[in-house]
Amino acid sequence: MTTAFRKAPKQKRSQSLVDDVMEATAKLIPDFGFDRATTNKIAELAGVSIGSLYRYFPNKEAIFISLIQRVEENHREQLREALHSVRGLPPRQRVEPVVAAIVDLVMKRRKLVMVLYSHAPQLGALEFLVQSRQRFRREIEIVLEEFSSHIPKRAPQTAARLIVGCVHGVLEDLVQDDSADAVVDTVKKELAELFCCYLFAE
Amino acid sequence: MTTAFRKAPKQKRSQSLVDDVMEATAKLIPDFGFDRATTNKIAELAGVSIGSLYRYFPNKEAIFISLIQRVEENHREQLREALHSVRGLPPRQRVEPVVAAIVDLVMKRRKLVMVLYSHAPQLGALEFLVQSRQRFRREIEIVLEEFSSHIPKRAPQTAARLIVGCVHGVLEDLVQDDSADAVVDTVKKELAELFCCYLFAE
Amino acid sequence: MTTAFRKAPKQKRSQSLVDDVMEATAKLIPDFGFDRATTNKIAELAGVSIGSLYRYFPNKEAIFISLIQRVEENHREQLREALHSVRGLPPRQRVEPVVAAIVDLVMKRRKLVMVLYSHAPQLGALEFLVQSRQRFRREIEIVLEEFSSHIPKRAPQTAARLIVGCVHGVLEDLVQDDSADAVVDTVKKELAELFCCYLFAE
Amino acid sequence: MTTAFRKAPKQKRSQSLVDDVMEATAKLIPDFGFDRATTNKIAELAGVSIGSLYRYFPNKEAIFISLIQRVEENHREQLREALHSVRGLPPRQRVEPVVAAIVDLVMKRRKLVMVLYSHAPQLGALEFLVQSRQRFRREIEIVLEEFSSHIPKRAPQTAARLIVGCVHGVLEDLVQDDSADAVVDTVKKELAELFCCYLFAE
DNA sequence: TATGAATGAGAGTTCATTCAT
DNA sequence: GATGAATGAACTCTCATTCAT
Repeated sequence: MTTAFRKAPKQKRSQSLVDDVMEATAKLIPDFGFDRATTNKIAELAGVSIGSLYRYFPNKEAIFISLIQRVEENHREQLREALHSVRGLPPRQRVEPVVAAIVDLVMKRRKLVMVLYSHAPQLGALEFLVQSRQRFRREIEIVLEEFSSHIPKRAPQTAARLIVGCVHGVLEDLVQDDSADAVVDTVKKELAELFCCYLFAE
Repeated sequence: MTTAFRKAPKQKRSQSLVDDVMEATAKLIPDFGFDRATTNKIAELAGVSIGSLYRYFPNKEAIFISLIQRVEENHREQLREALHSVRGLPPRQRVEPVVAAIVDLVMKRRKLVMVLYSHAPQLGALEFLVQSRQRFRREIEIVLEEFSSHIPKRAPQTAARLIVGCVHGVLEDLVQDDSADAVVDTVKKELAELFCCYLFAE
Repeated sequence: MTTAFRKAPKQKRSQSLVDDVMEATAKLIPDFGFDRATTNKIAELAGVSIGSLYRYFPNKEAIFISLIQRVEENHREQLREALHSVRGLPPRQRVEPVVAAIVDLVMKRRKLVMVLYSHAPQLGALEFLVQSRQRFRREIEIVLEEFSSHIPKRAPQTAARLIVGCVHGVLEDLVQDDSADAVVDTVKKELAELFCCYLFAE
Repeated sequence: MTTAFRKAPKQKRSQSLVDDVMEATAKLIPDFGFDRATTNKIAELAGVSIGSLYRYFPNKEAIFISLIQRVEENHREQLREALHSVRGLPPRQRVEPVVAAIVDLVMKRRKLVMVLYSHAPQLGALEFLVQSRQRFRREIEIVLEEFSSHIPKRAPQTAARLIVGCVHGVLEDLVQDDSADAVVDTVKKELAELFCCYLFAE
């Protein structure tokens, strides 16, 4: 069962169909989970006939995998933007804005991400996800390497792994608790503090 | 939809049936997920007839919820043991063994836990999970309070949340990567270092 | 599949078991219907173990058929009593008390009777039911024959059939409507009037 | 649990599917009863896939309820036709043709109707049935009121109730006996005679 | 003899996928 | 190309019946 698109969605119409289907899927999954987000519900919410949906996706898994790709790509892009926007600040002051940016982007659709991740192994999408995470970590690594003179005690690879993992884990907690915004803010700052202590420790 | 047992499993036979069903479910979920771990597969793997399964569980959800309860309880208990076993060590030296213990217990069945967590909201088990996590954090908080003189800069509540969240998140990464044991060991130590830097920072 | 008792219920204990089972069945059927009145519910309500139930009834149908027999026998007996109690009255005045007696006995458990009747065909109990009805009509016929000089225009057989049928049909209506007692009383009297007009017409 | 159609069966194809399902159900119920007339049997006999059946009926009950509605509507319509066709005849001569018409229409599917009625209470269709019966009686009442000068002694409402009830009850007997046509004919005439005696008594 | 835990065939229902229109 | 009615395998769950204790 191939995961690739049946048709390269080059035309405008097709691309918008693909977008609509993905958007509908992203809306349905947090409430219904993967299995209860039926292809018919997806097609209906996307304003597309079920027949058309199957013209562009070979099966349900393919929709799901495309969605993972899209979300991960988007996350990486937003991380790059955050890193870019702190250029010019001294190293220690860069930590908090970047952490805040990651927190915000993950918080926005944590439920969706959780479902995607927890279903990935059953769908042969795990390898892709792992690669995607590696690319995400790599963005952090690059920055850490750049400042290696300020962070002499930490291996960039391990540090990047810890930072990404910690942010995700703490956010998972926050999302599941449905924590108040005040708590989210506190945690944001404290996470930044945590990383500063770790990275810039003498 | 009730979560309670249909029959209090008091006799030995029944208790072993309940255990077998839960064990079978725990085995199936990582590979199949919640929806594809069918009641018939569970019953078969448990060596029990489907009718017997339904004598002790009112529906599929109930199996799932019982499993969450059991896993969470077990995790908390193991945490308590780890904390107990480091009594006598100076504060800084307590961190690594405890972190290692948590890493080990979570690593053992992270896939299962991920599926359980990601399905909890659809099953009304979220509240229970949140409470369970709070109790888990509370165990850490108690220790942090005990040593508040050594950790003057950190609020125990926030610190406990960060520690638990970070451990979970980092482990999620490790499990999904299917990382080598060497990496796991490195990460264990580095996580301990991370927490030490944070907690005992001057 | 035999309908007969597995064991002739001669001993006191057995007889009471059979009675209890039948009573429980009669209680359950109006609310649950035949199929949803499960053997386990019956056994429980009868205060009997399911194993014991199956010692005295070969299967579920047998319980049902025994119940029909019992109800029909009881109806016939009550009709005989009603007919006996009006001995001595002039013919025309006998009609109303007898009609009232039939109305009362049927009204008391019409739901049960409806379910029994509507399931009889599927259970091979139809023949028995027909015979039972014939015996019921026969009781009426005998009286009509006795007074044939007062009822010259009517064939006792046909008249008996009409009377029994009309009473049953009118009552079915009343039961289904859940009619007020006042309506029931009016109908009782009017039915008697109907039969008088018919039987004693010149 | 809704009774409505899932989809308004507007197209020809769908309407015929609905018709086929209903017809199949009507055929199965007399022999199997409600519970043993399984949805799969119904679909098979209707020449329809089980999935298609569930496209137009939300559940098994809905099929049943639709069938009741259809049968009752049809009965009322046939009664109206019978009443219409005797216009012009003198009152006394109208009774027999109308009675004969009712007897015929009920005889044709009495078993079906019995099962429907006996299951109605469990399905929340009782209210509908009662209303339907009331409308049926109302048709008779209207005629009785029209001829109130010829029927001075009888209240139209009560008389209508008696007539409908008697016809139903007598027919129930006939159906269960599986009576010969000769008996049916005799009873038809005698019922008409019964009603004449009652209505036109001086 | 009495019990009730265990069985498993079979019920109602859903939903990914196809294909005639 | 687009549609959505149709399909049927597979799911969850029930309950008549048995048989080891």
